[in-house]
Amino acid sequence: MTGYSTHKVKSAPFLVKVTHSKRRGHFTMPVQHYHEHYEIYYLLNGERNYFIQDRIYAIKKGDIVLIYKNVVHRTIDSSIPDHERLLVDFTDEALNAVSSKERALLLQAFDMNSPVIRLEPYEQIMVEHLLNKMLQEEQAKAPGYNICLRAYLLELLVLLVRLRGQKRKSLAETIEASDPLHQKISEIVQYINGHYSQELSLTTLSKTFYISPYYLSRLFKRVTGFNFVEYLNLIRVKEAQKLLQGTDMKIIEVAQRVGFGSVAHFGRTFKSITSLSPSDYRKTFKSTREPATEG
DNA sequence: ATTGTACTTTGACTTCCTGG
DNA sequence: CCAGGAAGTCAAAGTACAAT
Repeated sequence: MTGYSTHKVKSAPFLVKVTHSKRRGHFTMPVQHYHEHYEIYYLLNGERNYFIQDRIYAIKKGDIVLIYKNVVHRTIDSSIPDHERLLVDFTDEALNAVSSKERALLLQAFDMNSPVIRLEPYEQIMVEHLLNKMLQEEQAKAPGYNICLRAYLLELLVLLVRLRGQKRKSLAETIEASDPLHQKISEIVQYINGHYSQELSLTTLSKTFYISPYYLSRLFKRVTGFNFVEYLNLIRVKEAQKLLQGTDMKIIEVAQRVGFGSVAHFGRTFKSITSLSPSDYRKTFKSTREPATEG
């Protein structure tokens, strides 16, 4: 299985969505690894390793993980396979009711440098209470449930911002897996994130990091959940999406800029990840956007 | 824990072709 | 001219298994 080959990556039709899932046995997300919406992940039971951006976090029961939009992430099995989690996904539009100043405050709950908040038991109770209310609304779908969900979301974000404020020290170091292998891969991922526009191969990487290419290949997969090429393509396509949105660069220029030597191959890879060709992607983005009057 | 072998699968890139 | 699909080739990556 190749992970993401055929799934659709359409723009999210929801504002706020709550999902609960309980997994038995080993499991890794069969879903998109980055997306336009924000994600709040709360682990009710079990343990998971969570790859976010360029680090691996050992997530325990009662941890809350906040994924900013378009950040690459993936959960990976840890030694304990069973787990239970709650997921809150929401889009920028879900925060339309508040002013931009308030929005900025709410989004302080998301911190790229420490995406994980380890909650004290009494904090867990508060958060779980709120999340359960959200889940009930989501499931019952009584009239106005969407309004409730948005209201609860605001409450949740305020709560998280306050909790973050109280926790003065960044807990990233303690939550980050102390496994030296993880640190090694983390370094390598950071290297890839910074050098994706150049030619990168398993062999060149293995030379810069003094590790055999065979071992690197297997280690990378085990730790991040991604194959090397799979990850590299993901990063390149993600960057290409930015360029297609934000610039008028020609497709061929975009391809070269993000590290693809051939446009044809770029197009194919882009489509396999986003389900749209680069030009279609640019078109849908431009038509989705309000015909800007502000300049 | 780390590397290598041997094998299969996938990727990278070409070339040629279609259509706007 | 530009975007992109199809098919083919060779190289690289991925992996089950073995060895150190």
